[in-house]
Amino acid sequence: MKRKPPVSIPSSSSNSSSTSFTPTNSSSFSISWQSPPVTFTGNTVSPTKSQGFGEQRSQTIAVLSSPPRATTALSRKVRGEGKKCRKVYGMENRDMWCTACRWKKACQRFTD
DNA sequence: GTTGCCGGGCC
DNA sequence: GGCCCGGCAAC
Repeated sequence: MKRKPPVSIPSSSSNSSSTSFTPTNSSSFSISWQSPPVTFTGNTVSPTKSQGFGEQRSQTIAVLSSPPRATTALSRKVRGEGKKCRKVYGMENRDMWCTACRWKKACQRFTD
């Protein structure tokens, strides 16, 4: 964890004017924190998901000559829309990705 | 080349 | 259980 070997933390090293984190980029460095949609939507104890798991699944299992496969694109996430940690943060900030993205798994923060 | 993910590997 | 890459498919 904390994979950051080839990265020299600037930490205000050689800087003539201190007290001024001025990156090579001009303009005001505006940092925008994109709040993920995982915000607790009014759910403290989360009464959702009441028990009831037991039945269900009865048919639909039978033998289907052809499995449910969409005719076009599906099964495989068709990247068209969906900013994920990788796109949003970038490889340089892998430490900010969600665990799933870090491990190259299905993104958990931006579950599209 | 890049991105997103499954499958598989290592500890 | 956490941690990561190889390789695939979609761009």
